[in-house]
Amino acid sequence: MRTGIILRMSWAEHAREVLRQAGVKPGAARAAVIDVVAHQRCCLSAPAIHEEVRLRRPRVGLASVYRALQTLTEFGLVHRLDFHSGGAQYEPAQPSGDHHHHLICGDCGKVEAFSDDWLERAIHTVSEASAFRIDEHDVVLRGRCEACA
Amino acid sequence: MRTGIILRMSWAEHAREVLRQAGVKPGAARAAVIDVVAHQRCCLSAPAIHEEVRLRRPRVGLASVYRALQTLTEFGLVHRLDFHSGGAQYEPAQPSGDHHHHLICGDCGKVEAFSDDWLERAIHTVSEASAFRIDEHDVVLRGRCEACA
DNA sequence: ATACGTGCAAAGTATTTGCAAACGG
DNA sequence: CCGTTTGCAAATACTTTGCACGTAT
Repeated sequence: MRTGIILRMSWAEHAREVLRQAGVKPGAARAAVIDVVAHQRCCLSAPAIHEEVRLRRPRVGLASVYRALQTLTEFGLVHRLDFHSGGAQYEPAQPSGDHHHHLICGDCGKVEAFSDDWLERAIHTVSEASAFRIDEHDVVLRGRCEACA
Repeated sequence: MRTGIILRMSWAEHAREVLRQAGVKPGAARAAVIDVVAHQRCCLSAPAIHEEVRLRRPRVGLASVYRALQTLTEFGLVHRLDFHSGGAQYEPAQPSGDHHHHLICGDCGKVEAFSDDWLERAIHTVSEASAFRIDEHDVVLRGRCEACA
């Protein structure tokens, strides 16, 4: 069964494999972006990724980071999130189906992840009932974190 | 009971009243923004609002539109949404508690509203369980609409 | 050899901010 | 009158694009 193989693969390996099979040529910039994203579970901005990438490969441009993220997003390998904090956030999409949503503190900007089966089930039900063919969803809860409240 | 009064008030009246009671001084620009927003139920971009406003008051600047929207958002009178379409969207927050979420077609950009009690209940449960004090939430379902699928 | 990926620089877009003038209480 | 709101213009961020060059197959 294939699940075993997938679970044994790191996200980075999985991503490279998906791109390879799609015939996307490997390149230094995207490889570096994959390495950086693979080490974060949640919420990286493009400029932040760029900074990280530059520690190891100073010649990689911000544009290449955006292009890599766009490609990865198209293949469903990263999720692009947009809270209202002046820029999008990216995070690896776990092939295992691991799935989470976000709590955001409107004061300090802190972001926390959560997941809930009932919520997923409700969303699934709504998706089935609608005329759209839904293949993605985001849930964002806003308020104040324990410290700020 | 107060609900009767609130239901009799239009959103625009409600908004002006809230601002007045908060001691926010009325001005031409914000008044025009309120008028425009009041006539849409869903999804207006700031530049779109600006265009509308200019039909009647050509001297109102885009900055004033943004400032008005920021004020209205702070008082919970409008909701600010951010799909990934290059700009935020604004819509009146109904004082009646009317509440909806959005389905978005990734191909044609069509946006449709929906609401679901189970979903709201699941979100409420999660909110209670978390350490955050949650006072707002967004749910976005992405996919393809009937026509595009 | 050929097409795709990358770096750099420049453009584009949404949004915010500084400041002087207009305005409401 | 005094403080808030507004208009205008400039600044800021993020993101995209054009083009020449490098690189993988």
